[in-house]
Amino acid sequence: MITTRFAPSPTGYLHIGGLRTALFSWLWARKNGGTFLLRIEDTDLSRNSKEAMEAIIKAFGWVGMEYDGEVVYQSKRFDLYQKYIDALLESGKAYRCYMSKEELDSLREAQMALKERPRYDGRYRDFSGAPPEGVAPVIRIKAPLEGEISFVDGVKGEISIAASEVDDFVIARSDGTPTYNFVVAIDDALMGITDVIRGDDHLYNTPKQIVVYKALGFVLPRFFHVAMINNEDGKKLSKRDGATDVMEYRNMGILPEALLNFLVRLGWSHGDQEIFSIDEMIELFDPQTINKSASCYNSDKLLWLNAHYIKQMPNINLAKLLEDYGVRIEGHDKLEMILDATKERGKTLVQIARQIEIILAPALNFDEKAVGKVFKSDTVEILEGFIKMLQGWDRELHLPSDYHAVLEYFVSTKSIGFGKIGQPLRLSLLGELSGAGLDEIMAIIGVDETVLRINRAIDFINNAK
RNA sequence: GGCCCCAUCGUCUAGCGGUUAGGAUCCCAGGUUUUCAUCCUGGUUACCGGAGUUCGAGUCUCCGUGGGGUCACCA
Repeated sequence: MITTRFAPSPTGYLHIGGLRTALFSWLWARKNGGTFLLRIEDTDLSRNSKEAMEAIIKAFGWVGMEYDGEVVYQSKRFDLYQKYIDALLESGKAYRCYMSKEELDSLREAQMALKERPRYDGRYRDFSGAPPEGVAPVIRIKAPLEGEISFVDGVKGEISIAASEVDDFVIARSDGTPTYNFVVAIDDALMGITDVIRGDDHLYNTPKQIVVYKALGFVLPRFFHVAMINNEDGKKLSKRDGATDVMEYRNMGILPEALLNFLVRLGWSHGDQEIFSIDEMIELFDPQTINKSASCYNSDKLLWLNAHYIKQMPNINLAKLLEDYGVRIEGHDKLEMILDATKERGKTLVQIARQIEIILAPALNFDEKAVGKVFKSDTVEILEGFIKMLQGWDRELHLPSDYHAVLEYFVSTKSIGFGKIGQPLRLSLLGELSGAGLDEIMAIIGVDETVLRINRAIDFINNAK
């Protein structure tokens, strides 16, 4: 039985690094028919943000990663932690330290001046005298004095850190609230977490947590420390890289399946496979095969994946999603035609939405550069001729192929090249020179609208003279 | 600075002692397309450096270099 968890602190929005470790944890649990839990690490009451917490849960909802059971809030479990603190105090595995903040600071400064590693010197470890007046003590846990703390990391291999590197760290602040490394170990143990998958910025916390596990007699979980995701320049991700908030990807018109596919391939692979459905990820993912080294965020690849998922998405689903981007075509009788004509022409939903907009609503003006290039002296005559042919057409005009026949017949009877009519017609219909195929556009908007738009262009040309 | 981790095309990666070092993305060229895009074909680009082990090293060992993480009464 596998139980994993994602344990963010509610100090900011969910970013892609967090989403990836969450994804890895979620996949591993799902693959094994196990459990995936969500825990909010909010022991530092002064740094919590309710908005950030809700944003995290919202982001989970958007990408479709459902967690099991109720969200665990550490801030609601202080009584529980207190019991363990008391027990540790009782058994002598933890002790009260009466050193003031000022004393600690000066100790640190002195150590830094000697180029030593700043660390607590253990002065109250075996203290039995009368405690100094007026100092609210912190509780420290007894870490081993010698030897090594080692563990096998599923990603990095065997990790070994000298005990001298781990000091007697604080497990409860002077106000009584417990600290991170203490509660993480307790909660992971109590929640039955078997596999801890997290960022490798936590690698150094692991020995501390192991001290807690050992003191409390808990069984160690398996640890997997995943290397960081850097920005496109290979530097640490920061707010300035934009789009660090997962929900920002939705605003950009990124599909959750594309984002997840992108993230799963950052640090993990399965041979040469690039495209993974959620089911395939679940089937194939294994944290043992996660890469050791850090990777860089690459927007080209994300966009390529996004284009792929847009292209292969059923039109009905696509239409529904497009609503969030200002396009309402659900129930439109030409829905299939509209999407077939546009879904391959954009890398994001925002771009697809724009493609559709310029077809459905006539452009307000004509692209200036295009006008100079395409609207020539004989254009009006040609466009008028085309209107005539369109209106005099005696067969059905529904499908793109119907319009294609008109266009073909037109150029052959007028003995002109497609170029003579193609570009001017496109500019007349869309106001610009790129976009969906002419046949499709006309089939979507119909004869009347087509004629209307061409006439508008003719007026424009005449007025410009 | 101490400790720990990492190192294959620009980027994501395959490789698990013997390969013309593979795929994807990006970029370039050609084809398809009345435009743009899609799609198809082809191409450029990589084992950080130095020792060692070995018949043979991208793969194993050591050193160096570079990058990252961490050293709180934050998480």
